[in-house]
Amino acid sequence: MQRQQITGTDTHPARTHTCGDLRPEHVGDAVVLKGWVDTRRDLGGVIFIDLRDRYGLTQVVFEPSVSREAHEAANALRGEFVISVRGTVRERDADQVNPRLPTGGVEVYVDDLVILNTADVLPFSVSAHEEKRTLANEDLRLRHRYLDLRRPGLKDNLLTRHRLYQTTRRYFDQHAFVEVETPVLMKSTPEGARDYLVPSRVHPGHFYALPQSPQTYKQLLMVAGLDRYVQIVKCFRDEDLRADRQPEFTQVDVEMSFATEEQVYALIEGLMAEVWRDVKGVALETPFPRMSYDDALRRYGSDKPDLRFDLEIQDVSAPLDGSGFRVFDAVLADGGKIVALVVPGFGDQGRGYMDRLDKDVVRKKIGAGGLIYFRLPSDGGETASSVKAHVLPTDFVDRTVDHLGAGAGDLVLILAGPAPAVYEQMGALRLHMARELDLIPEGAEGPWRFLWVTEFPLLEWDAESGRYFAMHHPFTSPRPEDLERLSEEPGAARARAYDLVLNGVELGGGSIRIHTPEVQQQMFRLLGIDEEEAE
RNA sequence: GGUCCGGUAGUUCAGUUGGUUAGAAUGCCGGCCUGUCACGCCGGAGGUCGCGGGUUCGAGUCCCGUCCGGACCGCCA
Repeated sequence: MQRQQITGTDTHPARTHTCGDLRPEHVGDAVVLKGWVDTRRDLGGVIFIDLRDRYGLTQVVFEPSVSREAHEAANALRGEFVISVRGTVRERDADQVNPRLPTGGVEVYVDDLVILNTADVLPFSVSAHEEKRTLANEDLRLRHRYLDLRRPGLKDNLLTRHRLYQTTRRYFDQHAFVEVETPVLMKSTPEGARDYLVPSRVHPGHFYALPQSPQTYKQLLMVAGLDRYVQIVKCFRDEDLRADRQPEFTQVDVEMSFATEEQVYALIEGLMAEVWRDVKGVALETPFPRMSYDDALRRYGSDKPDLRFDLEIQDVSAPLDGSGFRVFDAVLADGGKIVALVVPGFGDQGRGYMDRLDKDVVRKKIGAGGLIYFRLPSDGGETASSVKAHVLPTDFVDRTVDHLGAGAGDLVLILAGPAPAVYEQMGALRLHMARELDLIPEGAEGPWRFLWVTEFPLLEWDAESGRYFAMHHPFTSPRPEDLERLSEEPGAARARAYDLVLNGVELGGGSIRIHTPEVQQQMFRLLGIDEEEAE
């Protein structure tokens, strides 16, 4: 709806304060505030406006006894009008103080109002009093991005990012890092995600690629002897989106010469500690715990375990070996694994729940072959197996329950299959059950469970194309003790690569680079990259 | 590329086995109100039920197609 144009030129002087500034010490001051009408409370004889800008909210009061003209003009005010007010700061009576506002001890009595801009009726609420309002869907909010960014939630995200940039730059500067801007239009690289392409006008039919990361440039800087490089840089990957994954993203890109893992861990732990201190006012405990990739996979079914809750995966291949149950025997004969998860408090779940868990979660979502389970009733009754006793003898069930240390009221979930896939499937089921049990503590106050995941595999076998791919990237160094294995059993070699994980989310990762041509050539040969291409 | 869920007032949603005039909250408009702070009270306006076709005496509801959005899987060195 188009509203009547009642705007005027700003006849007021520059603002004297922002909407977050005023305190009881300003009582009696003549002030000028400018901002957006957040909320209007028209009581007839008096009108209250919550005036908003980036810095906060201030209540301004229009009362006829102060200014009849201003009070009459304020009748026209509606949400998101942009106004300038001139008035006097007054202290609120004790019973009128608003403890939820930093400015809640005072208010501004307006003696003159200028409407700088009117606003149409809003498509959704942008009020700073947003806690209990339901959010419009994202599509609508994106069409009105300038409005959405007025909400404290989104505005604060931008302020947080700003703080992050400043802390990061200062920290790396103090540690002798040089910030370098690397090119955005570059040559396409063979491995990795799909590139975004930019057609060249000067060379018709040729394309630039947008960087997936400044990988080659920063290594070039190391070869050139810059020693320490940092860049807060946009990267581009032309792959499908997820809730937490966008095709265009920013990373803090770092490279150091002559580095060891320990130096990298200490450097990044120091950065995290400063960021958490500056942004959240939280003191992080360092150093962060570490876990090998193999341990993470076996115990949590993931290379980015969420350590905010336990529910560890256990291997029950041994107690179930030789059970005569065809599924288990076949998996073990093929070198696969049988893994279990003990879910406390779910031993009394009914058949309907278990069938849905099997069909909708285990088979459909996780993609595992099927779920086998033992229910241990909380009244201490007999263990109920989803597999009949003549197929899986009861003594194997009991032995497995003993092995797991499960007790009355527990539910035992079992998956069998080739490793490592079965671990990853159980890892997905672990996360599902944790949400079901509401085991994951979440909030602005933490907990912050940081973790270094170390000793990643160097190579990944791709059955489809029948070749190895670099799990990290082709310049990642193998561990010295794995150098010899590289020719005999490449898949078993471990890399000098590490990821930093927080609450089940991969924050970042890196590796020690190969620095000798012999090893690099060996890597390229394994990956099927010839020397021409590698140039 | 696949699977699932959704699309109804400006917004967020409800809408029974197909059945009278499609509802609520909030927002919007008008009236009343001098201490509210998500003000309150009274009244009012506001709908191509995403779009197209079909079944039926009758479709927001059932069927087919299509468009759009979301989540997840694939993918993401």
